[in-house]
Amino acid sequence: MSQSTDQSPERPAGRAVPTSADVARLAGVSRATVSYVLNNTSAVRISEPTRRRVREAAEELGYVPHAAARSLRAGHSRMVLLPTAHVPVGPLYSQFFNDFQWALRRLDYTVVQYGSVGMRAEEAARAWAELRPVAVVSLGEAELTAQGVEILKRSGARAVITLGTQNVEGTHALVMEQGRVGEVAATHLVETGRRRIGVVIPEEPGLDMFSGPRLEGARRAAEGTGATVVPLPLRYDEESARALAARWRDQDLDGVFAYNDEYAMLLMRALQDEGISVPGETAVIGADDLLLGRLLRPRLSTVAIDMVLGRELAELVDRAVREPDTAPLSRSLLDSRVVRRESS
Amino acid sequence: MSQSTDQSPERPAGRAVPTSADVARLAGVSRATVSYVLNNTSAVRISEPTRRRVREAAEELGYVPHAAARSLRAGHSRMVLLPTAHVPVGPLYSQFFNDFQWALRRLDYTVVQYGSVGMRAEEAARAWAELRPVAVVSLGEAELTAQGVEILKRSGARAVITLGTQNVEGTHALVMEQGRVGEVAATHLVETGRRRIGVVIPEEPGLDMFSGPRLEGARRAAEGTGATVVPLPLRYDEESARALAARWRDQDLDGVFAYNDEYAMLLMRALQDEGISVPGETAVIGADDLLLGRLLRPRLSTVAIDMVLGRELAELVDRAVREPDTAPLSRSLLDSRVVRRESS
DNA sequence: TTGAAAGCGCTACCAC
DNA sequence: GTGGTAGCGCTTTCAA
Repeated sequence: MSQSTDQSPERPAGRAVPTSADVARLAGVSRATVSYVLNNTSAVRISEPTRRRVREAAEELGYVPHAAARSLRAGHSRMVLLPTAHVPVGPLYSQFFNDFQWALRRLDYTVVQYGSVGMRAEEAARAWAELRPVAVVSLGEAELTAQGVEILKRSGARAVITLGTQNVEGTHALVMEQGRVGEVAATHLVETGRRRIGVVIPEEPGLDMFSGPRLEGARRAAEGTGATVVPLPLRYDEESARALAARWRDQDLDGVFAYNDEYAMLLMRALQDEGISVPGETAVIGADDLLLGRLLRPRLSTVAIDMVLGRELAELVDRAVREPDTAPLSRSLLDSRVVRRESS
Repeated sequence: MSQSTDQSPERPAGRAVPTSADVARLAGVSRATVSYVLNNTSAVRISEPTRRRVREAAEELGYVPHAAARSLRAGHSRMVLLPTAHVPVGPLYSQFFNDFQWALRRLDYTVVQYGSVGMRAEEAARAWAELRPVAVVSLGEAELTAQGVEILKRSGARAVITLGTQNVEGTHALVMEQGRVGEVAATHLVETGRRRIGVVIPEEPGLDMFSGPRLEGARRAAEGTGATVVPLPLRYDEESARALAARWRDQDLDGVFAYNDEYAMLLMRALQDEGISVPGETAVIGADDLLLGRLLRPRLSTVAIDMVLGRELAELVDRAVREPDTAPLSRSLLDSRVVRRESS
C-alpha cells in the first residue's frame, strides 16, 4: 500500500500483462470463446479452426490466467493452506510432508505454505482467512485457537485440520500421539530392570509440544511399577551435556530416554566421557531411528516412529472438504515401537 | 473444477461469508465508508462515531477482507512466491529459511511457499504465474528455465531470483558457491600431504546440484598439485558404506571429502570397521559442522559453511522489486572454511 | 457456433 | 464527511 496503487505507470519496457481480452482481440473472437477454448468447456462446441486461433493467440501473448480473478468469479478456490511457523526438521517429517503435498496436488488442490512466524494466534488466523482457503491444515507448530477456527470457518474454510498434539475445538484433530513414544521407551527401560529413569527435556524452544507429552507418556508407563521418572533439561550443546553427566551419579539414574537420537548421542558421549558405562551403569534410548545412531558403540537403542502415509492423510483432507458436516475425525498418526540395539 | 462451481448451494448451516457490503448494511453506511475505515485511509476523514459503528459491525459479522478481490482491484499483490520442490533439510538451511521468511514479512510481503514437486519446469512456471506474485524466489531445487522466467515476467513478476547453484538467464542469481566447499576441503587435504583424494557423491536424488559443484571445486583445488581426485558414489546406508570401505585399499586412497558430515560419519565408521585407521591411513573431512561430528572419535574435521543472513537477502529481494531495471545482481551466498579436528 | 453482459468483492475516484 | 459507481479479470447464462 505504500507505493502508488493504481494502474502500473512503473511498468517499464515490458508491455502490460496480457488478459483474456487481449487473447480474444488477437484471435478475433469474444472473451467468452477464449474461456471456453482454454478451459475445454465440454458443454459448448467450438469449431476446430477457432480453437486453434485462440490457442495460438494465447501462446503468442504468453497468456496465463489470473488465479485470483478466476476464484473470485467461481466463489471458491481449491487452495489448501498449510501454516508453518518453522520449517520442520528431520528426515522423517520432511518425507511425510513431501508425500502429503504431492498427494494433495494429485487431488487437484493448490497447496500453499504460509509462514506465520511471530504472529499471534488470532492475527495469524485472520491472515489465513484473507486467502479464502478451502481447507487449513495446521501443522501444530502454528497455534490455532477456537476463536481462530471460528474466523476461518466464517470466511469459508470447509475444513480445519490440526495435525499435532493438541485437540482444538471444532477441528478435525489428527493427533500425533507423542505420549506413546515416551510410553514405549519407558516401558522398555522398566522391563529391562531400570528403576530411576531420566527423561531428557530439550531446552530449545519449539520442542515443548513434543517433549511434554513424551514425558507424560513415560510417567504413565512408570506408574505402579515402582520406577521413578526424573525430567532432565538439556540444551543441545556439549557443555550442557557435560554438566548433566557430571551430576548423573548424584541423581542415581540407571536409565534415560533422551527425547530423540540426537540428544541421545550427545548425552551418551558425555556419559562415557564421565566414565559411566552404557548400558552397564545406565541404559540410553533415543527416538527416530536415525542411521547415525547405529554407527555409535554401543549402538543406540531407539524408538522407531511410523508415520502415517502422506497420501492417506491427503485423502482424509479431501473427504473433510467434500463432506464438511461429518463428525470431526480424530485419529492417531503414529505408531511407536522400540528398536533395541546395544545401549539399553 | 470437478464439483458444482457456481454460488454455494452446499454451504450448510453456516451463513454465507460476510462481505464489506454486509458490514456496510449492518453499520448503515456505504461500502466505500467501510473500506475507508477498515483501511485507515488517510486521504479522507471519517467521524469517530461512524468509525466505531463500522468496526463493531465488522467485528460482529466476523468480517475478513478477501485478498483476491483486493489484489485484483489493486492490480498487484505483495506476494513473494517461494517454489519448493523438497523441504530443505538441515538446521543450517532451515534457520536461514526462517530468517528469510520473517524478514520478508517485516517488509510487508506475503510469503507463500508453493510446493512444485513433480512438475516440469515450464508447467510449474505457469502455475506460479497464475498467482501473479510480485517476486519469485526459486530455491534452486525447483528448476527454472529461461522460458519459465519469461513467462513469469510477462505475467507481472517484477523480480525473479534464483537462489542456488545455477545462473539462469534473466534472473537475479544468488549463488551458493558450492564449489568453494569442495575447494577448501580438497585444499586442506592436499596441504596436509594427501595425494589420492576421494570425493563422496551421494546417490540420493536431489543432491546432484550440490555434489556436482563440490566435486568440481575439489578438482580445481587438486589441479597442478600432483594430487588426484576420485569420485566415490555412496548411498546413505550401512551396506553401501561397507562396500565402499571394502574397496578402499584397492583404490589406494589416503584422504576423502565426504560431501557432508552425515556421509562422513557413515563412511568413517565403515572405514574403521574395515581396520583402516583415521586419520593415520586415511583422512576424512565432512561439511556442515554438525554437533554430532564432534562426538565421534576421532572428532570429525569439517567445512563450516557460513550462510548469508536471511534479513540481508530479504532486503535484496525488496530492492529488486522496487527497482526491477537495475542490473541483475549476482552474489555469493556462502563462505566456507575448514574446521580441523582430529580426523584429518 | 459465437457474442453480449452480469457479477464475484474490493477500492478509489468524483459528486454531493 | 459520506455515497455512488466504475472496473480489476474471469466464467457462464442467455440470446442471437
